[in-house]
Amino acid sequence: MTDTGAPSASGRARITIREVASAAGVSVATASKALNERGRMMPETRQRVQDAARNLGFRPNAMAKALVHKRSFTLGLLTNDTYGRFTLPVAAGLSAAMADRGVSVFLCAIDDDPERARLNLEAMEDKQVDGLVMAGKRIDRALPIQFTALHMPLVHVNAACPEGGIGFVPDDEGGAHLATAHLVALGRRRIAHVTGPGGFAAVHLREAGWRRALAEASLAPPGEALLGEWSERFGYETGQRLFAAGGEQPDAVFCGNDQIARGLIDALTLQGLRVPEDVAVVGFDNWGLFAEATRPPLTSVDMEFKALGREAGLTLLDGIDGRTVAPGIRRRPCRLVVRRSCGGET
Amino acid sequence: MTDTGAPSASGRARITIREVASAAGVSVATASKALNERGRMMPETRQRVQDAARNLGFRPNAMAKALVHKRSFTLGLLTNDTYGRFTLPVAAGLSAAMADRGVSVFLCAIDDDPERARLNLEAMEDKQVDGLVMAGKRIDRALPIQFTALHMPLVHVNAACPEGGIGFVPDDEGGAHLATAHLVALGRRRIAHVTGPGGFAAVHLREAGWRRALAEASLAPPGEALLGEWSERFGYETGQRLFAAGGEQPDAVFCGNDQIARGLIDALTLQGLRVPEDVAVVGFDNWGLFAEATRPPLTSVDMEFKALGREAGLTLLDGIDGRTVAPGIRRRPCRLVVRRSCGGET
DNA sequence: CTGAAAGCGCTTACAG
DNA sequence: CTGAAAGCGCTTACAG
Repeated sequence: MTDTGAPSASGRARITIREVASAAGVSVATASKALNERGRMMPETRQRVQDAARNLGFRPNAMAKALVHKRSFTLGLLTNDTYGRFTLPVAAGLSAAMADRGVSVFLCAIDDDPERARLNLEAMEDKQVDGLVMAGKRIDRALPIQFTALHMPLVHVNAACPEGGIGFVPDDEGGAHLATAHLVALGRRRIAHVTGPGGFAAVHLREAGWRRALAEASLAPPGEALLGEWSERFGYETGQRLFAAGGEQPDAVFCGNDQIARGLIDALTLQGLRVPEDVAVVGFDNWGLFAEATRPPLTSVDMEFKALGREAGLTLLDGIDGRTVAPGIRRRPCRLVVRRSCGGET
Repeated sequence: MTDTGAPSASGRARITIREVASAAGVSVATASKALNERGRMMPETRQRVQDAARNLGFRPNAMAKALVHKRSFTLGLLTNDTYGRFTLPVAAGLSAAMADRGVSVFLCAIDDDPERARLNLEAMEDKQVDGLVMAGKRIDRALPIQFTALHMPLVHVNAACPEGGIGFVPDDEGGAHLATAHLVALGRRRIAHVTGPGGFAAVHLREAGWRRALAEASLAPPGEALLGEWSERFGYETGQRLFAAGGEQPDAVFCGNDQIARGLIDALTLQGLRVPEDVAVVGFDNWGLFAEATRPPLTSVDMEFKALGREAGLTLLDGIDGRTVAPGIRRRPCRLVVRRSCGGET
């Protein structure tokens, strides 16, 4: 341990291919070929070089490689989701899939600030990233970015995607259908829908999925979808209202997100209604924090953001490698995570 | 313009300094100096080069620069906090502060998996990052990483820090003191403490801060700190127990996190106690999701992770630039965010 | 089979 | 003041 302490790093400079070559008694060119399994050469020589590299702990300088290959094996992830609710799983899936392929991911947090977006975009261009993924908070809003003459492949995740672009979004309609059909299969007949504001495309897609599942079972919706906001408070208040009056009450509620579901369950509980016996409840998001904290634990639709991030990355690699990638939006299936709030399970 | 069309990106290759030089009618060397404000030269020449660069939209290739400077202007962020509760603000603060200085941050998500950690660490070395920040979930656990012969500066954030290392953590004791002293100042006299499991160092630090604030006000704790878990459920059950019996009840509760606080408030409300009139409640984390969803909204201690990320980055830059950085753990102040649950505010 | 040369895009002494 | 040369660490035709 030579610990110089002082400047930048500790210890001596990194091993270069030149040192490996001289240790193996070959030229740098030969060393390069040996290490990259390129061209033909005496197996013995190749082995000697590889041994030398291993002994010296040689790691090739990725920047030098990048310079000659014009390929940096890096990607940029731009996101305006500072909360991380959506982006974090996207980033995790992306980063994990890319790590296995030697690709590293730059994280650029742009809080809806166009100036910051521009700054980060320039940094990504300067750093010569091979591609970019733009991850957003909702499928009907683009990130605040000018894509004038972007010199690299690009994919959008959970965000609006410009004409001719490539996008990955969760299949909200399908997810809602999944949830509703599950309630139907459990014998529920009056399935209400309580959800977020009408300004969100996702709200209408989820409502459509709910309607389709009911229609397929020849059930009528017990009233219109109840649009409001994405909050516990709205779920709570709607729960109170919905079950206050006498008459025919819903025997299930499909909620547009987990927070609404949680508020609704609280309201039901306070009114002496039992979940799931009297009313089955399903949420959307599968946000562990909520889904597992409700009593009973909440059945919910998972949007599979991790898979979305992973697929976005792989698609980007396809584009980077020159394979043809069809433009358009890919809607990826959601997954229903069954817990106790919908009944029919332990 | 030989536009092969096929590989990697769309459109023509990027402008290089060579093209700028020839456009300005100077050598590449002169162009370089002109663009970097280096050496002396006729202002007229410098201007001509800079104009040419601007007109052509020249952006220097960061990898080429990195190669000669042995400085990549990149950092790696390794984290095992897949949930993102802690790491996300750290990442945001880090990334923002670094972006302003032309430094980009690689995100490496290692789910407590040593193999994945090693993989990412090697990628960071290959990519020649200038430094590394290790961000964790708790101050008393290190990330699953072997730091054998790491060739670069390193700082730890919200994680255990090895002997001689540099660490940034929130001042849990101080934060707890802040919260408790605030309750004291509002006239509360019987301030209980409900918190997480004893296995966490943070639990003991927060308890110590609570005790110190009480002692400073010559108040006795109304019983021992109540250790349990970091969950709403625990807060709820403890709230029931604590206020079920008659006798002298607390007039305030300082909770070890926001989830506990939320559960506790739910229990109090159900028992007909008013928050803050009967019992003032303060949480810890300032997790918007909870702090703003409780009724009333929750006063809470913010650990200022964004600032932590920022400072960690700046410190790393100091080390990279060869400035001396003292080893040791820096405890950074928390901030009390006052909402309605503690009373004394609108 | 192996190595010398040229080059990726940029910078930095060093001559002129 | 300006430019030719050498070099950062690696790879890739091209000779030998």
